[in-house]
Order: sequence, then C-alpha cells, then structure tokens
Amino acid sequence: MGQIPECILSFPEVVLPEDQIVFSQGQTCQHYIVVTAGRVRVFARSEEGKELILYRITPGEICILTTACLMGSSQYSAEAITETPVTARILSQTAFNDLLAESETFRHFIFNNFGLRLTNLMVQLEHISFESIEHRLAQYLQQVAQENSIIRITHQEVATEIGSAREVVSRGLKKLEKQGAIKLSRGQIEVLNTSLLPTTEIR
Amino acid sequence: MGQIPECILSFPEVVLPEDQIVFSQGQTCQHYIVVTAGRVRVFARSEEGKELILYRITPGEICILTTACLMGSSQYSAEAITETPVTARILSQTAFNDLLAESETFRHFIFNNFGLRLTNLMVQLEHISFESIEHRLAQYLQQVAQENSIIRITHQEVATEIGSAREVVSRGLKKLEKQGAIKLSRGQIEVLNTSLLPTTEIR
DNA sequence: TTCTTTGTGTGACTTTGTCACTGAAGGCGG
DNA sequence: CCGCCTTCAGTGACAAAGTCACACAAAGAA
Repeated sequence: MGQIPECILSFPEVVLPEDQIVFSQGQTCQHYIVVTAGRVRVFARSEEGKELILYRITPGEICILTTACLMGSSQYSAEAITETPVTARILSQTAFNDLLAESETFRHFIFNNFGLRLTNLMVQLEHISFESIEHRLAQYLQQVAQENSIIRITHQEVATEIGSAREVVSRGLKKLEKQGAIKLSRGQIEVLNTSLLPTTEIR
Repeated sequence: MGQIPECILSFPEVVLPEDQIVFSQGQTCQHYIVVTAGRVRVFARSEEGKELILYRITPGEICILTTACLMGSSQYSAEAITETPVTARILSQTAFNDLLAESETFRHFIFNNFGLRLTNLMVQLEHISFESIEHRLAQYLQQVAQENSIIRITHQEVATEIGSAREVVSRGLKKLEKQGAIKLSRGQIEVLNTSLLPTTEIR
C-alpha cells in the first residue's frame, strides 16, 4: 500500500520463493528489509504450536520487527514466512542510518510504517478483546469476499486468521450456511448474501 | 525507563494533575509530548464501556499514538488519562521535525520508543491469545508484589489490567486464597507465598 | 445511627475453546 | 479402475471464561 521511496531502489534486490522462512524464533535478521513485491506473514507461535498472526508485510513496507530489533530497543522473537514469491531490497545498518539522517522522505516512509503497524496491532487487540467470534468471522468473510465471492480456504486457516479454533469456526460457518449467507464445500466458502452476515447490524 | 535526551529540555514544560484526561476518543493531541515524570494510561473503550489498557507512558517516553497520528500515517482513536501528577515537555510539529533531522540521539530516542511499544503490544497480544486467566492473574500478582506484598487494588481493576471480567478474577483470587498463596480483604490483596502462584511451574 | 456507595461472593447460563473421534473428499500409485 | 492415504470437516462431551442478576458486607457520608 505504501509508497516506496526512490532512494532505496539503488540497494541490492533479493528474491525469495513462496513458503520461504524469512526469520524464525530467536535469530533475527541482520539487515533492514523493504518488500517491493509479494507478501510475508509474521506470526508468533505458542508453546503448544498455535499460530498467532501478528501482521503481514506487503509491498512498500519495511519489516518493522527487524527494524525494532536492529535499533536495539527490544529482542522480540517471532517467525516470518513468505506467502507468495517476494522481492525485497536490502539495506545495511549504516546505509539505513545515513538515509535516516539525510532524507526527510525516507524518515516519513519509516515513520508511516511504524505508525500503521502500531495502530493495526491496537485494532487487532481491540477485536480480540471486544468482538464476538461470530462477528469477527462475518467481518473476515465480508472483507475477503470483496475480491471474489468464492474463497479458497480451509476452516483451520480461517481460524488462524481470526484467532480462534477450527471447531468453533466450523460451527460458525455451518450456522451461516443454514441462514443462507454462505455455501460450504471442501476447502472453499462461497459468500452468497453479504447482507445476511451479522457484520452490518451493529454499525 | 528510557533516557530523556537533553535536547528536549529546552522545550516548554506542562504539569498535569492526577486523573486528568490527556486526550479522548476522536480528538487527538496537536503536539508531540515527552513525559518527564508521572504516568499516563492509554486505553481503548468498547461500545459497552469496557476498558482495554493498551499501554502506559512513563518518564522518558513519548506519546507514540500522538506521534503516529501527527505523522499522518493513521487516525486511531483511544483515550488517555493521567494516573499520577504528570510533567511533560511539549514539542511543536516543526521543532520535532527539526530535531529528527539534526539529532541522531533524538532519532534513536524516538525509534527506541516506537520499538518498545511495538514489541509490548505484540507481547500483550500473545498473552491474551495463549495464556490462561489463572496464569495471567498469577503473573500479574507476582509482578506487582515485587514492590510490596500488600497490593491495594480492587478486583475490577485487576480484571481491567489483565483483560478479563471481575467475577472471573474474584473466583480466581478466591481459589488462590484457598491454596494459601494470597490473603484477600476489601480493596486489598496480600501475597503470602509467591511459590504457590502458578506462574513458575511452566518456565 | 441510618443511608448510600462501593466492593465482593455466588448461582445460573452462554459462549468459546479443547479433546477425542468419525467419516467424507480428493489425490495417487498400482 | 480400485484401494490407500492424507487432509478436511462434523460432532458430542466437557472445560474454561464471560455474562447476568442479585445478595450482602464494608466503608463513608449525612
């Protein structure tokens, strides 16, 4: 979504295939990274192996977590994996600092990234704390169905997206199907009637 | 906790009494703020009036949310209130930008703040998603009791701190009292035996 | 004291998460 | 084509957490 500042286009480009681990728990990346194409999923993993999606890095975004770690302000451990083939630019520690000192554009770019990530995390916290599963499920479907009313995804994946359990999602979806809002088949959800999704009733 | 860079000490100081609203939903602050003494609580409020504590601003910290908003990267709405008397330095938009351009120290200061806040929010998300109430309750007690084994707080306040409901907290505390870990009285929790708190068993 | 506010305890019920298991769908090798 | 295997979905039973309604007790205020 963000604008990629021209100044970084002189830096080396890396290309990663799909499902490539970018960094895993413990070891953090040693360089600043700006994604120019593709998508990376950043998530935490519980002791029992459950995944919690923290955020995704899309074109025009830096890896905030790497940045925070390299800045020395924290050592948080998460995992990151490419969801699509990804191209990215690599900046060394010094190159990053120099750009930060010289370019107002670059500073704005970085701060925008930080700000967006920060507010996104807060919104996510709010959703988890305040909204019912039914609501979050409906919101998710509505949002994804804007692209294409047929969604290719498993119940487990939906559960991970909205931070719930597979069985709960299965039951929720079944209920929505009975109400005629969606149509279920193996690995696929077809959204039939957006207005029947219980998202719109509140706001 | 953070170091306050000297460069900001030339800016005007404001003093706020306890329980003063710093900003509320919708309208955001028009200046960058660095807290030099006291504590500010930043929280979101649900439609039903429930509070979700997002973070606290302690000495040596900027109001990240204000910064993110002024940077123009987002318009997130939350509320902030002083929990103690607070003194803070006020920086104008231009003063902030100038410092950012000129001072490496200041840049580091700001980025450290951003980084810490970011990782704290992620940790909070993890806690809410992965840990049981019993566990979080015990962790909270353990942490607060380091200062003083007698904690002056209501069950409702504890519930807000750990993001749960008052009744759930009351029951959890009752259970811990029966196990001899704590002693309850009106508006007060006395931690008797830290080793009986179910925090340590896991890690 | 009596009244009022605030804090706590508790039972009943709902929602969400977990566990254990069943069976169906689809891919694949022969 | 058939059987085999992996993945996905459905379900009952139960546990954990949140909600609702209300009782009652402690601390202040009138």
